[in-house]
Amino acid sequence: MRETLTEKQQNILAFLTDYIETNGYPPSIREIGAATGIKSTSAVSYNLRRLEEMGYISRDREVPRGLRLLTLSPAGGVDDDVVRIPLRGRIVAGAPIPLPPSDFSLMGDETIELTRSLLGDPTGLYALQVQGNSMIDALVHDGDIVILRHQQRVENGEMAAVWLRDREETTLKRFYQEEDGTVRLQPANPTMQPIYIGDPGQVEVQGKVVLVVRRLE
Amino acid sequence: MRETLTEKQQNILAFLTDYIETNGYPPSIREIGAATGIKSTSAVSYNLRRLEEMGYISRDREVPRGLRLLTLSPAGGVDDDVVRIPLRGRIVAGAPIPLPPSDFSLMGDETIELTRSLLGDPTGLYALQVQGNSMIDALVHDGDIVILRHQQRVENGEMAAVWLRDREETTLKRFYQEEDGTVRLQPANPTMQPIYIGDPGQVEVQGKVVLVVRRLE
DNA sequence: ATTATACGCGAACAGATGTTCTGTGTCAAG
DNA sequence: CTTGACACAGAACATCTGTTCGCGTATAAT
Repeated sequence: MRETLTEKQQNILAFLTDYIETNGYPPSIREIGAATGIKSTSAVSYNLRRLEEMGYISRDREVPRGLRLLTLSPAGGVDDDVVRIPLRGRIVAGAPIPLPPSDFSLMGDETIELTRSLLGDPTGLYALQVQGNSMIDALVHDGDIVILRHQQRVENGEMAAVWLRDREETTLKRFYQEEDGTVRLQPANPTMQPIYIGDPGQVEVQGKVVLVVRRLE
Repeated sequence: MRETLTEKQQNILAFLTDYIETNGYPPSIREIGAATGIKSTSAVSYNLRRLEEMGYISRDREVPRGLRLLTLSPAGGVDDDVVRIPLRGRIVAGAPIPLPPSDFSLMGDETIELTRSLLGDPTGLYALQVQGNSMIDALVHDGDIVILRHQQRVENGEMAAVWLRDREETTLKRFYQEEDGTVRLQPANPTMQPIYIGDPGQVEVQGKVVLVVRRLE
């Protein structure tokens, strides 16, 4: 069995997504044929069987318009654009980030619901609610919710949640590893001055800040 | 025409949402009848016509399984927790808010997708992207997205987007009408001082700030 | 040349589907 | 009591729909 898609099969797939999007229900075999230039119903049926074998669609035989798209890549997924992110607790400047988010059970705890369009890849995400105004230099207010992606390293310029060992303090800053090895932590507020840290071992990256949400009742 | 839904009609609506969710395509009239205890196809057809008249569904006649849900629904609504908010433009301190969002066509423009759980009532909402760092005293950064509810008055203590006539300036502040009639505009940043304005006519409320979203790629 | 495979056309067919027409029972208004 | 709207049952019917079978074409391997 070939694994590549015929041009006709690609056309069928494209037509399916479009048709379902506009009409709310799948097309019939004859409609597919008319749209893709296949003049025989059996030929369409044949191609649909191919697409089913390759896992692109799923069919209910004998049922008129009984098919659905499986690949969520083109535009198929309608409702899984909501991402549930576990709210792991609170973040305070004077304490380390509560849970090393190793275990990934998003139990019956609180979760934050956001749309995927805001986030991209939802793996490794967790949320913290900021307590107090100690991070105001990062333009983060008391009560704000910070969405983090758990990772130990960040690229230069990315906003990160870092634990400063010697100061015993958590803070949100843009992270820059300078050429001489020192670390520069740049506040989001452009009117404020950066922090320079000579020993990179003192800087412990807890995660990369992906999103900040402020809710005002 | 009665506006209330029969029990059977509610059942039909619930069945429709459930069936479409699981199968990816709508049920046939006979399947609806079997699921809701209606033994005649004409009776189902009759109820579907009622539902269509009341705006709950939309139908393509003569087409097998040719129907789709419109309202997502009073009975079994599960998945309309995504709210589309029109992005009306940019907001700059030195200019008035671009569009008095009177007309409510959310055309092919950009929209922001958010979950309803963050927002509550989605009526009258629109989004603006902040340009520049002039609103940093409201803890709002360049590029942040502000979700506003269009209204001319706000309660004391609510965060509002206001246009200051004499200064010709838009700003985001907490709004307080003092007992002596003056207006106090309190920055979100607690380290900064409020603005007092003697003549309330100089303060033009553009909307109430509901949400602030900061995306850091 | 022969064979196998992929792809497509056309026609026939059984079953599924929506519509329409007629009839029945209920219930409230006149 | 009569009337009429409302909700539903049952049957008949024209279409729509997916499947199957026979046949043709092109390409590549044998």
